[in-house]
Amino acid sequence: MPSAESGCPVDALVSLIMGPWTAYIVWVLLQHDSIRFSELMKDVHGISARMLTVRLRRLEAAGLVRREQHLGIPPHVCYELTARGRELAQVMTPLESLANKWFAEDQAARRAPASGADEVRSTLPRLQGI
Amino acid sequence: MPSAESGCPVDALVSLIMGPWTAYIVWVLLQHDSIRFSELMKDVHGISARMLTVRLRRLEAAGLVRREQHLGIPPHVCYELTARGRELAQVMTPLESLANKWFAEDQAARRAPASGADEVRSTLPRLQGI
DNA sequence: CGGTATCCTTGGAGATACTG
DNA sequence: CAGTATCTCCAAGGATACCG
Repeated sequence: MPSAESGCPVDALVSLIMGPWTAYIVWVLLQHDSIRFSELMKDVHGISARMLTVRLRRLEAAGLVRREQHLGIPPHVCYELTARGRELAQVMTPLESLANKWFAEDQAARRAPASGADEVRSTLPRLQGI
Repeated sequence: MPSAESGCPVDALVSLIMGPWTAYIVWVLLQHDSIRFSELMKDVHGISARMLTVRLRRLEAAGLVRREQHLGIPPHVCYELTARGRELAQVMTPLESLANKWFAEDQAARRAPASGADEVRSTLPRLQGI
């Protein structure tokens, strides 16, 4: 029984919306009014075409992203955030601030390892990925 | 290459903090000043002992949870959120509000399926898990 | 260009049994 | 009581090749 079915609304939203790559994709979408698939591939560094498609389809199904097809040769497909997508971005901004704050705190703790707080010491390996 | 290593701070935080069950666990911890392992097992409905341990250890390593052992027979271990854990809760509250808002919107759209907005129509299957 | 289809692999979650 | 240890299994993601 994965957590999304367990009754916590936050968990449900997080599981559906915040899957792998998703936050990254939304973050890139935020910086463009509208962006083509191939541009997304470049900006979301390291993602595979398959994964990008899967996540975009899910975001579309969740009403966060709008897909616009301009057929022709060559085809031209672009993606943009819906109003709901931008709503999500609004709650992600505080999340980003918090991540950056904690990261800064951890960096400081790493430079002054002798200083008191055990609670901070135990958190050293945390946010290296950033 | 999972998204956490891809360079987006939000993704890194989300991946580390918001793994399966985690939001649920934090949510339960928020409602108790301090709570025992066995109580957590009951309140986080459906979780296995192993998974609960794994997630708690990770939360501990991230400095979000404090573990207090009162040895004896029987042993007594309790968990509580640290200051950092409560910080996280503060950014999760808007997230929860948003989840509830979207859920309500979707419910309304489901009751009035003929109404306009295509953007809303496409989102129907979304938050059933809640 | 913007994807699908297919195969393959892996690590993460469940179940079960055991322990200080 | 509060966990570990071990096994197993399978969905989720990567790699690759192909298609409208």
